[in-house]
Amino acid sequence: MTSQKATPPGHPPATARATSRDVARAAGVSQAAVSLVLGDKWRGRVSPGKAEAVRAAARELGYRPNLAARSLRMGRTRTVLLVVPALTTEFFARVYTGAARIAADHGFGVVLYPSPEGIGPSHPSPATTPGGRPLRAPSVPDPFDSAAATLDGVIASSMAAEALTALRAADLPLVMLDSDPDDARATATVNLDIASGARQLTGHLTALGHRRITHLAADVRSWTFEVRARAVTEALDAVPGTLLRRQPAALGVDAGLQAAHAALTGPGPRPTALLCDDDIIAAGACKAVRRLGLRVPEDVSVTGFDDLALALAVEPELTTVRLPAEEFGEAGMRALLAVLDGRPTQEPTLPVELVTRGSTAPPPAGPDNGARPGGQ
Amino acid sequence: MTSQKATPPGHPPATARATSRDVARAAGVSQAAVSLVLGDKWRGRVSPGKAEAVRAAARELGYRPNLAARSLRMGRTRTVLLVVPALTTEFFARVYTGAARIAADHGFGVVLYPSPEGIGPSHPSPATTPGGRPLRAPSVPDPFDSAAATLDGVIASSMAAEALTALRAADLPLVMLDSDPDDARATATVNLDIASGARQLTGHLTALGHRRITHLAADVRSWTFEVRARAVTEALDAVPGTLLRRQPAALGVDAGLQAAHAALTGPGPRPTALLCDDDIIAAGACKAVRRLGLRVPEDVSVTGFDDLALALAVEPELTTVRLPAEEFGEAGMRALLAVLDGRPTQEPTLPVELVTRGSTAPPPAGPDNGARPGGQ
DNA sequence: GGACGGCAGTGTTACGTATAACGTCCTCCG
DNA sequence: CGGAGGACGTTATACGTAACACTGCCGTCC
Repeated sequence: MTSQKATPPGHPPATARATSRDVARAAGVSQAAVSLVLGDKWRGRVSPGKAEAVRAAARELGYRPNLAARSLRMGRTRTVLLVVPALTTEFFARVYTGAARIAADHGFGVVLYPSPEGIGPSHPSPATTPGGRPLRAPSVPDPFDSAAATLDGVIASSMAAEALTALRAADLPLVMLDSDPDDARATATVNLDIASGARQLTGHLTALGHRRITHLAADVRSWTFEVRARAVTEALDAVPGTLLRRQPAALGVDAGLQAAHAALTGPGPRPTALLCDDDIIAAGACKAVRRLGLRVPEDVSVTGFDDLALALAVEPELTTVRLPAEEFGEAGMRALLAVLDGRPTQEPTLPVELVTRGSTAPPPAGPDNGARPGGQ
Repeated sequence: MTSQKATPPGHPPATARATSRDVARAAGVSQAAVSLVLGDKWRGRVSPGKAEAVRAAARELGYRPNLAARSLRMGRTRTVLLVVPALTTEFFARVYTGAARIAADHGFGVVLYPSPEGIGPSHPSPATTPGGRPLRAPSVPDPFDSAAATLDGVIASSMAAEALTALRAADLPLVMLDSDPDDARATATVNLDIASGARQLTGHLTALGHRRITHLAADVRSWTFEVRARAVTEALDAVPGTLLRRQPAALGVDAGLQAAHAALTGPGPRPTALLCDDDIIAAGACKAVRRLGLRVPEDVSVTGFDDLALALAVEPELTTVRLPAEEFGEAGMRALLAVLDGRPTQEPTLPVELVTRGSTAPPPAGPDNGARPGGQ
C-alpha cells in the first residue's frame, strides 16, 4: 500500500526495464518458470496458482521481454524484410500497411527496403540507364548490413526483383508478390488476378464500342506488367476489327502525358481509348488529351489501374481496376508466416474489381470509326 | 589465387553465419581482438599487422556481426521509432524515406508506427469494403510490445502526438516534427517554416487582387495546422478590406469537396479564393468548384499545401507550397542522432517555397473588387 | 638494478532469454 | 509394498558480442 504510486497500473516506474528474473523474484519462482509461463508452454510444468502469480507479477512490473536476448537465444529475429520499388508509391505504402498489420498480430516486425532502382512517381527521377544497369542510389545500404542484419524472411515485389539478386538473401524464405509462379527463387508466390483485371478493363472498352485502343504500357520489366500486356492483347484479339497499339510509358504523371501525346499525335487513325498501366500514367494521359483540345471521355476514353486516391482526385474520375493493396500485403505476410512455421502455404490469387467512373464513355461517332457508339 | 572460389568475394558460403570467434580463429587472434579491430577502437591495443589480418579474415568469411548479441550486450538497439499519422500519405512516406536514409548511413534502422487515429486521406475509406468489415485497424499494437520492443529513440509528427502519450516511451529521447517548440515532451524539435509558407500563399492571393478568401482548414488538432491558421489570419489582417472566413474540412478528397461546396454556397458573398490546408483537400475543392458550374481559376482560385505528386496530376495544376519532405525526415533523424550522441542539437527551421501554377489567377472583375459573376 | 609505464594481447564475464537436463515428491497400480 | 511415472519446479547452459581486468614484455629513467 505504501509502495502504491499514483501511476496507472499500465505504467510501471519505467526507470529500468524489468527482466524475467525480476518477475521471478517477485513471484517467488525461478526465472525458468517465468519463461515457461509467459511462453505459454507450462501445461504440466507449473501449477496454475504459480502461473497466475507469475502473470500478475509480470503485469505489475510491466515486464516486456528483451527481444535482443530472445533473438540471440532463439536464432530468429521475428523480423522480415519487405522489398518494394518505392514507398512513396501509394500502392506499396498500402501493401506495407497490410503486411505490417498481420506481422504485428504475430509478434513480427517489418523493415523496408526500397529498391535502389525504385521508381518514384512523385518526382521525375531517371530510374535506369539505357544499358539496363540499375542506377545505384547514393546511399541505399545492403539491408543485411544495416540494423536489420538478421532477418527471418523476405517479401519482395516483382517490381523490385532485380534488387533481390543483389541482396545476400540467398538462403532466406522468400515470398514474391505478383510474380512468375515459376520463379525459382521464390519459396511461395502471392498474386493478384491482374489478368482478370486487364480483361475486364478491355471488355469494358470494347463493350462501349471502342475499337482503336492504345495501351500505355509501363516500361518496367516486371511480371505484373507483362501479364497486363498479354491479357490486353489476348482480350482484344478475341474481338474482331480491333486495332491495338502499344506505347511505352515511364512511370509518373509527366511521363504519362508525354506517352499519351505521342499516342494521340502519331501516324494512323487516332485511338479512341487509352488503356494505361496505372492511375498515375492515366492522370498524365488525361492532361495530354486536353492539351490537344480534346475531351475526356467524349473524345478519348482513359482508364487507369490500381484505384489509388488519385483516381478520385482527377477529373473526370478514373475508370480503373481496384487492387486490394492492403489485403495483398496481408496475404503475402501470411504466406511468409506459413513458410516460417513449416506449414504448407496455399494462398489464393486475390480477385480484383473493375470500377467504372467518368473517364470512359462510348467513342465519338465518326466516319472512319469502325464501331458504332451505341453498339452493345 | 588457388583458394579463389567461383563465388564473388562478397558472397560467402552463406551456409551458417560466421561469428566473431570464427574470424578470430581464422586470423589467429582472440575474439576480443576481433571485437576491438572491427569496432575501430584498437589504437594502441592491436598491432597494425594483426588488425589487417583480422579485417582480411572478416572479409573472407563474410562476417556480419550478430545484431541481437550486440544489442543485448550494449543495451542499445540502433533502432528508432517513427510515429506518423499514416504511411499512405505521400508526405509522410517521403519523411520516412529521408529519415531512413540518414539512419542507414549511421547504422540505424527505422521502424514505423502509424498512429491508430491516423487519418487515411487516401481513400474514401469510410466503410466501403465489399466484405463490410471495418478497415480501421483493430490491431495496432503497442510498438513496444511488438518486434521493435527495444528502441533507442522516437521521432514523432505533431499530427500523431496524441498517440505518443499512449505510448510507453516516457523515458526515450524524442524528436518532434513540426510541433510546438515549448512542448515539454520533446527532447528536440525540428520544424518546417510553415508560417512563412502560409504567408507567401496569402500574399500571392492578395497580390492577385483577392479579398474574399476562405480557408479550408484541416479539422485536425495539430500544431502545424494551428500555425497555418494563425499565419493566414495575421497576413490577411495586414491587408485592408479583406474578408477571411474559415471552413473546417476533414482530410481527403471527398471531405475537401464537401467543405468547398459549403464554403461556396454558404451565406454572404462568395469567396474568390479557397486556401486549402493541403493538396488533397485542394483537389476536392477543385471538383466542388466545377460541380457548381464555375471554373478554376477564372471564377475561383484554389491553393494547396505540400506539393504532392497530386498537385501536378490534377487540372489545373495546383499553386501550392512545396515542403521539403525528405529533408524534413533527414533533419529529424539527424537531430535524434545528435541527441543520442549527447551532442547539442541545433537544427534550423527548414525553408519552404511557394510554387505558383495554374490554379490561381486574379479574381473575376466585379462591382467591388471581385463580386460574384453575374448570372450563376 | 629495480621500478615503472606503455604496448600487445588474452581470459573472462555479463547482457536476458529459452530450454535441456535434472530432481523431487505423490499417486496409482500391480 | 515397490517401482513407474506424472506433476511441479529448479539448475545449468548457450546464444555472440563488448569491455574490463589481467599478464607478459620491453624500453627508460632514477
